[in-house]
Amino acid sequence: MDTKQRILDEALTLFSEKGYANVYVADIAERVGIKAPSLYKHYKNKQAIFDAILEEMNRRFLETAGALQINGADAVADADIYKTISEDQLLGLGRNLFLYFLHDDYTRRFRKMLTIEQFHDKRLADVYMKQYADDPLSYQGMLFGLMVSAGVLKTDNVQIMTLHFYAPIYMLLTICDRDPEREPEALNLLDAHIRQFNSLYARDEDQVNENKKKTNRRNKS
Amino acid sequence: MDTKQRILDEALTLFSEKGYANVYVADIAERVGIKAPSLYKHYKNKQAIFDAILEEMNRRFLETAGALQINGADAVADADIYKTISEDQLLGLGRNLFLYFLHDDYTRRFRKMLTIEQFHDKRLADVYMKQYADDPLSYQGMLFGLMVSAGVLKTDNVQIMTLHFYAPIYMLLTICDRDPEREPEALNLLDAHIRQFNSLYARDEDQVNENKKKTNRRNKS
DNA sequence: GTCTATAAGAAGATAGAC
DNA sequence: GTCTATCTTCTTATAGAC
Repeated sequence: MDTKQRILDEALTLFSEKGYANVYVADIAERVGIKAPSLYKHYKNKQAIFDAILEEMNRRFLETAGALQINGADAVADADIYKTISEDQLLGLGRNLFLYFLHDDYTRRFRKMLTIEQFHDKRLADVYMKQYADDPLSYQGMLFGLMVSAGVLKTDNVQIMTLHFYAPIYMLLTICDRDPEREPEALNLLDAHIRQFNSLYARDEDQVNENKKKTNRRNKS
Repeated sequence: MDTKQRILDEALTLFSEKGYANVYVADIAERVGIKAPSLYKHYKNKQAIFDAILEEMNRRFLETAGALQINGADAVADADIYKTISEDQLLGLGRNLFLYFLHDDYTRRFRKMLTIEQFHDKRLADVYMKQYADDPLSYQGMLFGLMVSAGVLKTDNVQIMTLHFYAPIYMLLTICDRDPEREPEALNLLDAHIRQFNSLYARDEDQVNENKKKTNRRNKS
């Protein structure tokens, strides 16, 4: 990686850990293995480094079109898959999304930086909202719409159904960002959430009946 | 309000807008109507102001015991109320929680500061998690547990049911924090979410049937 | 408790040699 | 492109008068 790119990479790491104001140009330079003044041959000033990161962020987001590519298939293939989705496939969808957001190195650093600097720079708040709220809800809403049309799930309101699927994933993500040790607990909750989501929205009457039996069995407190 | 308290108040406002590092002692002093050096008669240094805010934050949280007092009733009274909860009462519970978190002046500023500074100071991440994830889930879990025992709602897993109720509220809150103009949209989604939540978890068989009719009526795309 | 003046130091950025 | 040396500005904090 050339120096110009390495500067961005190290700056992103530092910004995501300490926030823009707490990172000094000399810190970035040291990580790259040069002295601070050399850095000014690559970028006009500190703000220019930040802006370049933002640009790269936007470029990557456009490349992956939000959450579209997360499961490795394109939208059309997804549409076919989800016409006959099973609980296991729904679990896979949720887990993939969650683990990609949580573990992908760039995504994680970007998100932390967005979180820290969002009230300081409105552009970041916008990117955050798009990346972690609007785009996932919109893409998943499309998938769930197909599932409802295909008759594998049922609901009055696909938008709310999508919110019911995604909001817990989002919330568990923010928990793990703040305390990575809670990841195992979050993964358990994630699975339980998706299974229960599937029970609640499954069109299959057998599933509904299966569910009632369980409820009767367990609700004896 | 005495000067010492006014310093905390203005400092909190500024910290929540710009972050600790971007707020200068002179800025705080100016808002209070004094010069920076005078401020050092009240607090040892800038960090001491921050720590005092954190202390006050913890004090307030203990006072209100998390979300316990949000609806103006104590836990025991709540327990009685929610044994026979209606959809409207559930709507009230969700709206009160949401609007209190969003509009209460102290709560809003505290939350913004926590969000900005959470990766800089682990104590803040902990307070954030407790205030916006663990305490609400724990308190509402207790209420929903009572409702399930009383037979007004049904589920295999109260913890996940609580997550299904609260995670959308939390997510809509983070949306409005970043873009207050989306509050009307969020309130509409909040209501639709709670109504659908109630349909999904209602024990009443009439409700379930009512729901099926609606589904059949609307799902004609 | 508040002020003015100022010390002390940190951090961003530039100049100019190599 | 990288370095050392240095400038400049900003910010915290203190000294000491009132």
